Amino acid sequence: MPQEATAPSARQIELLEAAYRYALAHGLADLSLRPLATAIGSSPRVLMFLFGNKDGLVRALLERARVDELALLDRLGRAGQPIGLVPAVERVWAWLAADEHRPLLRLWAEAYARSLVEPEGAWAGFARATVDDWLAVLAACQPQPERDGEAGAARRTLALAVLRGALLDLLASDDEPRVTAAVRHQLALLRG
Amino acid sequence: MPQEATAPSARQIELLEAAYRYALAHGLADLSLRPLATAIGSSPRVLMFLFGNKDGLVRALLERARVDELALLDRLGRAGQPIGLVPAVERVWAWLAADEHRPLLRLWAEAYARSLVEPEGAWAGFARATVDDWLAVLAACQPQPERDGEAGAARRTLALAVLRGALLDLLASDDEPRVTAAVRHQLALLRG
DNA sequence: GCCTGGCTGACACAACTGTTTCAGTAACGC
DNA sequence: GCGTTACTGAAACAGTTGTGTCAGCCAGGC
Repeated sequence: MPQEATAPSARQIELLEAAYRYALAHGLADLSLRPLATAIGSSPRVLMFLFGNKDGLVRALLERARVDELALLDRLGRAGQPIGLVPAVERVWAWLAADEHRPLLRLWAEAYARSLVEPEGAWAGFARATVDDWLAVLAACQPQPERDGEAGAARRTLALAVLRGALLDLLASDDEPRVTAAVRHQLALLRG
Repeated sequence: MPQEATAPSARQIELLEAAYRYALAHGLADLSLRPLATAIGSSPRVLMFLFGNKDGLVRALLERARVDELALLDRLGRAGQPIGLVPAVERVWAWLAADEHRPLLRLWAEAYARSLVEPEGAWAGFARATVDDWLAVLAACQPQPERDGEAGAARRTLALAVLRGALLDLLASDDEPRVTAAVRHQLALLRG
């Protein structure tokens, strides 16, 4: 059984990719093996074989979603030297507000909330992990004197809060102009 | 059938209250009639009779959660005249950060995310409704010249985003000092 | 007395869940 | 040729799901 600790096979990657597209469209909450399998042209038997059990599948899907997330974060940290919190927020928001990322972000919100309520099982630690991921990247964007110390931690925590709070609003209201105006307002405040 | 449009009976209120406590502890995601019924000393049969079907029960639970939420909002708007956005954020955050509200806020996050992914059924419009509720109350806190116009809308949207983003962080990390420091930092920024 | 309305228990129903068992098929190294 | 490895189909398993059926209990009005 390929399951884990071994490199995923070509077939495994192919089916995971298909299942990921399905999850983006239908959500993870009431994901069920049979409907998923028929939708992606497979069978529950094969999914069990490749991922061990349903939890393994969900874990693989969450990791797959995290890859998309880290791809964004990576582009931020790529710069040789820290760009500062304000440009970082600016760029991240442009990414979050883009229409084509809506399904991914809905999936993210779903996984985040679920991992808060049910801290065991496949969802375990998802929320906590993304908080740490983002704070680390934002820290890397801060210049050196600011980065350390509690004030710096408060500043990047605040930046993260604004981004995520605005995202929640956007996902529910779809009122991009109003929410983007709010983010811009914050950027103006931060610039002083 | 009592179901809806008729005033809820005493028994209905009693069972709803018990189910609400159960939902706060176990979440709504995999809520199931039989375990719930035995936990609150009832039976699926009775729940069906009183709430019509499972969707009716979930709807009633979401409305019940909203009552708790509106109780907070009501205390904000009670003041005779607008107190301003900054004191409003200050008070709301004190409420959000209180330990005893954690279960309610987890339930809120769960319902919010789910209503984003699955806009039909019992969850329909929950996210949208809470955005509107909060923005309306925050608007009522703004003094008259500021309240109208796009700048005012951006300011209260931003206030809401900070509160909710900070809440998401707090629910995942449980690091209240760091998150509260971030909110205080924002208050300092807003005060100019 | 009886009737009515609110509530309840026991049970059955069909659909669906994740998972397992058994039996394959196709490609590849030797 | 043979064995091994990766994958797959069909069917069945036991358990759970929401819901329906039929009956019965008990208080209050008449």
